Amino acid sequence: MNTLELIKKNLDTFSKSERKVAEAILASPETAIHSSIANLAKMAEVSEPTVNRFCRRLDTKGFPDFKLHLAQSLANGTPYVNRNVNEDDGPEAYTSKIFESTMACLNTAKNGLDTNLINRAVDVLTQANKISFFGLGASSSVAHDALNKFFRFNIPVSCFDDIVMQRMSCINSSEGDVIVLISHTGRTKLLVEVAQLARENDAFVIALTEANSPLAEQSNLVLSLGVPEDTDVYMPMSSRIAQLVLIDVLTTGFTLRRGAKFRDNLKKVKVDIQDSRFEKTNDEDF
Amino acid sequence: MNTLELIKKNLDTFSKSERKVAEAILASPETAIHSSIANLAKMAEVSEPTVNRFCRRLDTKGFPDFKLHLAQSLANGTPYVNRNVNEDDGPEAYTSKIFESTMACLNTAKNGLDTNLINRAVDVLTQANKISFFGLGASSSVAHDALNKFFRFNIPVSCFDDIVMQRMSCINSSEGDVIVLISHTGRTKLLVEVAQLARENDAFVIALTEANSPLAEQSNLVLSLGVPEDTDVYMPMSSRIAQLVLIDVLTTGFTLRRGAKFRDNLKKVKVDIQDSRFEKTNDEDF
DNA sequence: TTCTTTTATGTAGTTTTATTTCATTTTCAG
DNA sequence: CTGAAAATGAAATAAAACTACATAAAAGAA
Repeated sequence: MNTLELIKKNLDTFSKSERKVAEAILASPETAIHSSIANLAKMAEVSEPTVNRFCRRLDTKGFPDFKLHLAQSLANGTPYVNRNVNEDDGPEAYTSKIFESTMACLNTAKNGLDTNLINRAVDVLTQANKISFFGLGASSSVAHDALNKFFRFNIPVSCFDDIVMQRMSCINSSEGDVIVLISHTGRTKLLVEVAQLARENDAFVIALTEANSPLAEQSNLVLSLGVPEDTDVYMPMSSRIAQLVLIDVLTTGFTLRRGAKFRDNLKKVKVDIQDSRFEKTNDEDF
Repeated sequence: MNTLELIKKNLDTFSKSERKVAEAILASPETAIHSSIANLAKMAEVSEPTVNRFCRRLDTKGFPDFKLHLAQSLANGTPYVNRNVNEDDGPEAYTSKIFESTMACLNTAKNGLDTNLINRAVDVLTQANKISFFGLGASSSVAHDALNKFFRFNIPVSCFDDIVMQRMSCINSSEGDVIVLISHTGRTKLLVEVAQLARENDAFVIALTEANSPLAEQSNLVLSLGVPEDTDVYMPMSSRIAQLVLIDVLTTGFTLRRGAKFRDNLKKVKVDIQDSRFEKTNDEDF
């Protein structure tokens, strides 16, 4: 956990002198990491061993080790000990908080991913006759994004955010078809039914969803992000960002698997797009 | 700049022994920050003063200071000095790289944002009679995402990824209407024309795009992300993630601005959604 | 090449910094 | 109060980092 938060949280478990140290650090963490133990002791008006004991109480090896931890937690850009947005946050505050919590969320997602499963998903996708991406509501923009990416591979790919179209598409599917279902919770009834329908028609179902959810149980392969519930009360945020990055990962895996010759095709698409642009550009929106 | 990258970049400016130090650090940065200067010297098979000189060459005060810098750059999540995906990366490698570069990109975006402009954008949005989100190609999923969020506010909001619909919508717009245009490069000709059309019809144009681009020049307010060009050769990735987070920021600003009573409405929408779910859920996909 | 100059590197000693030990003070239950 | 336990700091010790200087290697000039 973030060292700065940890100190703040444990303020009342410290002894009198140790609290002085804690307060000196909280007052100016940047100074703390650039001070020697003697210096910090003087600032906190305690003795050096007290500072040392303080460091150990926080599960570090000693003062230098503590400084390292503290430096990392400062770098991690969490000046906001509480990352949730408050009623009275200004633009500066809520902007930082949202960016930071999104980054934290991606980090969690990264650590929670099973790369073996990703590899298998890439296997399945590269061998598919047809790929479909389905999502409902907020997840539909993730599905669209996936469509936009896989579309460039010049393989049969589709995307529906209409439940009826999704069902029809499933009914028409057959072995060799891959259906990617996107749902943060994995509990949307309609989408679980789509998964069942797809499997009844021999399609392979990959789910980007929560592990152990009803949708996960109906799927052949589950890529779960292990992302904590969205902290924001009102709508899904970070979790969907993580899904999008996962799509990027799958796309990249797909590209790599297909090899060099295949990648030339992508460049052609890109060059063509540039004609619709104003001068100077290597990038694209399409 | 990131210390790890800095080391890699300056590899050839170092002397022979100093390069040994650099390589020892790059080989295992985590070990490096937990070693004493003597230890690291041994690992790199050089003398202690050489390590010290190496540190100073990187503009640090000495070894402990260098460790601090290194620790911070590790915390920032960049074990992969080279963040670009290679031909021969395995799933483990490319997954990490993509997540990490996305996080790095968000960090850059965060630092480059002008919160005053965000605040103004929120102003404009809260006072709008009608809000439209337009994007083409890959940016259209960002627009959809925005629609999905603002839709909950129970205000007139629309989203088109069809250029004809976009133009028609602009022609029908009038003062008090806000049109949000999304384009990473800001150089897509058709979208620049849409911006012109919108302004001719007295709409207020907010652009999520690159500063100083043709689109930026045609807009009333530009939110530029200052995100580096996408490193991936084939398609836009991180930049669009940053745009999505920016949408989250605008949504949050909007919610906060509207005040507490307004937020009750959001909860109602959420509770209603839950009926379409399998038990246990506080989250949502819709 | 060979000698000179410059630069790079390491050894050993010095200084700074951190840690341990132990004596003193404080706290608090009985 | 009193005495055990905990907290604190002074001083000594140990560890780490740095400096000065000597030597070795490399580069350049004759």
